[in-house]
This record gives sequence, C-alpha cells and structure tokens, in this order.
Amino acid sequence: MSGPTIYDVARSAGVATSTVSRAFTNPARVGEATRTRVLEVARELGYEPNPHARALTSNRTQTVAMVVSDITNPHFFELIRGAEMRAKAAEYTLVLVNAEESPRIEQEQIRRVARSVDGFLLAASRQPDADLAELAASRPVVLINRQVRGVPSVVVEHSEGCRQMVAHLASLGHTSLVYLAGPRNSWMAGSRWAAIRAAATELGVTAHRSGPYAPTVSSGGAAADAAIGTGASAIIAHNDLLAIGVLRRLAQRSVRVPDDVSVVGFDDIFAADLCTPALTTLGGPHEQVGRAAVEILLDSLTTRQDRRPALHVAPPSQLVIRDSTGTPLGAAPQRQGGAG
Amino acid sequence: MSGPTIYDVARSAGVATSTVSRAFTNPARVGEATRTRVLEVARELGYEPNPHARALTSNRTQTVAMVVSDITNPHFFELIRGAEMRAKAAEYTLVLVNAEESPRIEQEQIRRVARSVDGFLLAASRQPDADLAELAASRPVVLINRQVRGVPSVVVEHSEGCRQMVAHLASLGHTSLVYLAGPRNSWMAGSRWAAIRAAATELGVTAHRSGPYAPTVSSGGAAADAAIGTGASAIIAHNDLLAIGVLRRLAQRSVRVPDDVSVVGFDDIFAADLCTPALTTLGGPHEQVGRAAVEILLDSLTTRQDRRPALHVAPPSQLVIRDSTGTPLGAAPQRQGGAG
DNA sequence: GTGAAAGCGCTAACAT
DNA sequence: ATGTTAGCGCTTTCAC
Repeated sequence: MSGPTIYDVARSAGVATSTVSRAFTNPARVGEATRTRVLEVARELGYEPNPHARALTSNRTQTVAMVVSDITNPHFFELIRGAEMRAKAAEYTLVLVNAEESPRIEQEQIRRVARSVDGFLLAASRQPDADLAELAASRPVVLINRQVRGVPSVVVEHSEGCRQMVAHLASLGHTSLVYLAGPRNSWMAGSRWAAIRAAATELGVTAHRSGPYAPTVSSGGAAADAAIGTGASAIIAHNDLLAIGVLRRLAQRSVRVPDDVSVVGFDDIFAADLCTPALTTLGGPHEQVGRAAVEILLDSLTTRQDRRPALHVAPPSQLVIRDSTGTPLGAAPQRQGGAG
Repeated sequence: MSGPTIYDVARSAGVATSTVSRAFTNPARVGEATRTRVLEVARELGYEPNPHARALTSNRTQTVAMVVSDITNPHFFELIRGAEMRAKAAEYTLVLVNAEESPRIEQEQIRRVARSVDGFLLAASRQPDADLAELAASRPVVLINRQVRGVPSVVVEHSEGCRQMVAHLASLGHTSLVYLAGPRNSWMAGSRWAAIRAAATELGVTAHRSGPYAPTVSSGGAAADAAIGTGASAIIAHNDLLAIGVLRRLAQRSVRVPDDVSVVGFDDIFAADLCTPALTTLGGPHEQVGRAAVEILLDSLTTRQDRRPALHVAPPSQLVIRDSTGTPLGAAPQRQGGAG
C-alpha cells in the first residue's frame, strides 16, 4: 500500500530513525557522511516522508489555504496564480477555498480546513473585522485587499488610484459621477467610495453612490439603469465585471460610451482590454500581490511568534486609460458632435 | 495550542475513545443515545477531529489535488470552479497545482503532494500516456480533457464539435483552412487536428496544420503570420487565447475578420464574447466537467477497488457562432464588397 | 453496542 | 553527532 517508512531507511542505512528524520528536516545537525548516506539510501528505497505523520508531531503541514470571496471573478485568478507559484517555490501546497460571497460559508470552510493548514490567505474577505481579528489571533493570517487593525495585509493601493481616476474624469470635463458600489460587506467597496468621494470633493465634482451591487456582469444591467437615472456623465463601477455588464446595458440602450457617458472599472482583468469600448480601469500588480501575501505568511510561520508589527503592504495601482472614458459631449459640446 | 482531543471528549462523555471515534466516522455502529451524547459533548468542547491523525491511520485525507497544465489559462478556471464546488459539497478539500506546461514540474508536484491527497484530477496533462497509466495504477486518477486507455476521464466531446466547426466554415464558402496547433505534448491538440482533418476531407475542404504554438495570446502574433502565409481563408486556433492573439495581429495587419479571413477558437472563455469581433468558438460545459471529474474520483475512492470499468464521460461541446466567422469575400464575392 | 490496546510514521526531548 | 524513547490524535482489530 504505502511506501517505505523512516524505519526502513534507518535500518538500511544502519542509523537510528531520529537520524533519518534529522537528515531530512535539519540537515545541519547530522554528520556530513551520515547525511549523504541516509539521503542516498532514502532515494534508493523511494522513501517519501509522510506529511501526516509529520504534521501530527510537528504541527506543520507545509500547506496554506487561500480563501477567495468568489472564485467566479477572474480578478482572483491572478492573485491565485501568484500565490500558487510563490507557495510552490517554497515547497508549500496551496489549498483553494471559495467563499461564494458568503461570510457564513467562508467561516465554515476556514474552520473545516483550519487543522490542515499552517495559515490563511484571505482575499477580499467578507467577514466582520472582529472575526478576522479573532482568527488572526489564533492562526497566522494575511489579508488581501482587506485591512483590519493588527492583521498583516497586502492591499493594492487605491486611495491615490481613485484620486487619479476622478482627476482623469474631471480633466475630461465631467462634473458629476456615480459610484456603483460592491457588496455591502466588501471592505474595498467602502474604502473606494471614501477615496472617490474625497477626491470628488477636492476636485469640485459631484459624486453619488448607488448600490450595493453584486460584482458580476449580470448585475451590470440594473446598475447601469440606476446610473443613468442619476444623470451623472461618468460611472465608476466597483469592478471590471460590473463595468462590463454596464457597458452591455448601455449598448443595448444605445447610450454611447464615452460620448454620452464614461465608464471606468477596477482590477484591469484580462477582459477589460478586449471589450468594446476597451475599459478604462484601475489595475494593480495582482499576481505580485498574491506572491507578497504568501511571502508574508511564510515569514510569520518561520519567524518566532514574538510580536512582529502587523505589516501592511500596499503595492501601487495604476490607472489604465482606454476607450471607455472621454469628454462628455452633452456637457461640453466644444468638440464636433452634439449631445445624445 | 491545539484544541480538545478525542480523549477529552471521551472522558467528558464517560465513554471510550473508540466510541467517540465511531460516533464521528461510523455513527451507525453506536447506540442512539450514546451517539447523541458524544456529539453533544464534542460540540460543547469545540472538538474538531485532527485530520492528520485521522489520515495517519486511515490513509484517507478528504483532500483531492487538481493539477492544471497552466493556471494562466482562464479556461481552467471554470474547471477549477466546478471541481472546487463539488469537492466542497462532499466535504473534500481541493489542492491546486500548476504544472506550468511542464511535464517535469507536473510530475514533481504530483509526487510532492501524493501522500497528502486521496486522488488526482489531471487537467490537460502534458505527461506521456505511460506515465499517466502508471500513476493511475497506483493512485486514483481522473483525467480531464485527456484520454488514456484504462484511465477514467472526462473529455469535452470535440470530434463532432470539430466536424460542426468545419461544416460551418464550409457552408460559408471556405475551401481551405489552417489549424494552429497547441503544444506538442497536448493530447487535445492531436485529437482536434485528427477530427478537423477528417471533417475537412469529408467536406472537401483543404486543411493545413501549423505550429505547435503555446496556447497564449502572445503567441498569436507568429501564429497569425504563419496562417496568413498559408493562404487559407479560415483559421482554427487551438484555443481562444491563441485565437484572440491572432485577432490582434490580424487587426494590426489590417486583415479584416471575417471578410478576409475567418477565425475560430476553442473553449468559449469569458473573453471570447467580448473581443472584437466576438469569437466563434467551440464551447463546452466546463464547470460541469470539473464537477463530473470530482464525482468520478470520489466514487472511485468510496467504491471497492475491484475492477470497475475505467469510465469515460464526454459531455457535448457546442459551437458558439459569433462574429469572427463569415463568408470569405475574396473567395466568394457574391456579396456586396470586393476582396481585401 | 462498547471498551482496551496496539499501532499509523514521524518528531523531539533527553541521553550518550 | 547520534541513539532511545515517548508520544502526537486517531482508527481499528479484538474482546466482551
């Protein structure tokens, strides 16, 4: 059934099991010659350490869990990819958990896998701050695109990004915008709105908020209708998926983008560059975020548990200007055409 | 550090540890009253079975690994999503492994996690048949979009799909097509080409093959150039990513799609519907494929190991006709415009 | 239906 | 530097 054990190797190599164990987990504490011999024998026998036996005594599993709020969202792909690669490089295994936008499922799953993993990567967690703080107190946790006091996190910088976004819109002549908000329990939704509103105030632009909306293409229909209703000439959607849905509905309604209304999204997913018109969006180094999060997590696993500061990393976002933003012709008809 | 054990529960409930164990893993073999009491006590104490201790004796981990050839390809995300959901429903955990298009990495990673999982889902494996057969002989394996004699698999039906694709092209007036092949060690690439060639022969269409190409957007440039070189009026790309890359290059070169040349892809990824022109492609129920694969795997875990037939499931593909295919104006100028 | 006890394969004191 | 020896928390015969 299962392969050779540490005993087989020990016997074959003429050493004690503890020596074999050390040869694998703590090579420095075994004599040069012994070590090579042991490893040699192990290789010959095809010995592979049993991770469960190992975990049982050492409480280390070489596994980390990545929990994403919605595996349906392509945005997470890049995060997952970065995390997987970094984990693999460190000989860690990545367990993938989909919270399906439900705080309840999220928590259930976290409990379920808690014993099998060394730590958690929580991407866009929908749980309340208190729950996250509590979890982080008992297990190593790194938050991604979510910030909670005292918990390490990697968040794509968006405050300045939102400012740039609003500035871009303002410079095109927009004087009124609407933010189509993401889910109520999305920290990002709140944080982005705050940044947008601040920038809008500063730049003399009127900003409204509508929502919350599920961050999906299909909820873009209702979101677009609501946005049009506000009379704003610029729409900032919570993410690219929603923005793409908005674009669709706008096309159906023969509202021209960007002539009649400008649309911008967040994340710069692969599809943002392909849709028509190509979407202006606030992108970020998502893959790198995934890597960084794993790095911090692994760090907190190896480093002594003494009070390291809960670090917060915020790699810069970048406003990618494409074709969905432009001068509103209705509002500023100094160009060629008239209003819609 | 870690929570209460089976001993704590046993003591509190006034039973033996074996009874507690049974209450969890084999409820039928414990008296009604005892069971409820044990479970009650366990809940009160916040007891959670330790999966490693459990795995150590039982050799079952409640975990399956999904290995994908390239996590970069959005196509896999539907597969992953389906698999994750089905696994979760069965209280199994999904481990995600990216083979990075390398048979070597694929094999290494499989070895690495072999002891930690109950079985493998191998999506678009790049390994030789022999290696897969060998692996399948020692561990439960389900292949996805790959077929190897004697190994259970779920493959989106594509033989008939390819035929429809070629028929669609032929009906539009195309008499010559080129298939831009995927990676050399991609089973799908070979299988699709065989089906395309057969259909082409049957329908009196000339078919060329070019490649292999990496199934990525960026290799679409060279692929497009080669395709144009063949003079074919229709291009069948190995997957949507490659097709999108082809579309890009064609646009750069001012080759009109579909007037000058038609383009079709495979997979019907999210972006296929968004690019310009929208891509005609052979889609499939990918999420369902992921689910089905997990189901078969779990089945082979629970069912006795006696010789079940290695089942092969092939859910139907569907030709999604969009705007990238049309009548070649150069070849059949019976419409309005002239050739390019 | 329930209990006693022997491991599963490994790590980690503690010796030497 | 290496060996001895307890367990880690659970499952699983084997008794009763």
